[in-house]
Amino acid sequence: MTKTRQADGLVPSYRSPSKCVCSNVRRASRAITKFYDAAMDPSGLKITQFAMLRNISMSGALNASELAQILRLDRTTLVRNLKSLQEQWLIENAASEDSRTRPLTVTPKGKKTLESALPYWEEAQAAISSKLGLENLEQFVSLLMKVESLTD
Amino acid sequence: MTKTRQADGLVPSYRSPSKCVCSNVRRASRAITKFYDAAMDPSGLKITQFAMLRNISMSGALNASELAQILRLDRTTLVRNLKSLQEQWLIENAASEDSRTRPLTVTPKGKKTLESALPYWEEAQAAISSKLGLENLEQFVSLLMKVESLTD
DNA sequence: ATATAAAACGTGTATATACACGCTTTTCAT
DNA sequence: ATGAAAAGCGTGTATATACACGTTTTATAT
Repeated sequence: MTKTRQADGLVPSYRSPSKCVCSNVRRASRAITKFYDAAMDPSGLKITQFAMLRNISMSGALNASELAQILRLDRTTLVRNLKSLQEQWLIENAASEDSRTRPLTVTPKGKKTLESALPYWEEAQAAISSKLGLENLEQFVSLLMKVESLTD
Repeated sequence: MTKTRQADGLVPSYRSPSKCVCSNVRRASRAITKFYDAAMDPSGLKITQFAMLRNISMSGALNASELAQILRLDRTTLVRNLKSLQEQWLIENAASEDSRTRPLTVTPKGKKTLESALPYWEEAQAAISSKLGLENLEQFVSLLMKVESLTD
């Protein structure tokens, strides 16, 4: 008997993982986010910031509603997540004819940051790919998309 | 030409989804959380609260560190997430010989709430299962666990 | 021409997540 | 016996997420 407190029960950490699909996805999300954030750390960007910056850059200009649609994020969530990028002057607002919209563009500093971050992201991607194997990875992404389509 | 603003580009919502595995997992996590939360709504519990309550109940008593380990959540995150359960008097602190620890137990009200929530959770589980098919579901969960083991 | 609808935006509030830090209590080595 | 290490706990701060609500501006129907 080494542990008295749990002598007649299971040691919690040895418990079988939950069968709840949602909890499993959320756990995986926490883990993979941590992994990517650590990989991206030298760039000064979190993976969420990288994703926003990358999409704005690829599109040239996007307003918040459009970006939210692309990322499948609630618009109001996005508005707040953009704040950190704005405070660092990685993005800014462009002029617009329709004064309801505020098209976002990437600043020169933002472009530079994005480019410097790319290798770290690719490294993380490669690590996942090699961990799962290409076939598993494709299957995985395909299943994630099916899950995602639950709320359509 | 029906849309002038995006005439020379892609309509954002038609863009192919990101190849970033992390972003894909996070998107799926948002979607499935929304789905489960909606399913559980009649019970008054969110899926995260249900998970905490269920684990405490199954173990009889757990302190925060143990529960965090089971859920693979940062301990300090858990401490804060527990607050809502405590405020609703669904859980409470039990006595302990070691005064460092504060073992959590489920109150009678908590038990009742948990029981009433179970069918809604099962409904959500069944929906996912039928959406993916049993074989895909097993594969999916297995891949999620591989991803989760990234940060070990 | 104007009233109504639709589109875009931001804020208040609540929950979820993790890291850095510091406090208290027990354990352990000498 | 006592001082250091380890275990457990909570808070400050920052980020991520969504819903309800209200505002402003453009589009539309009559």
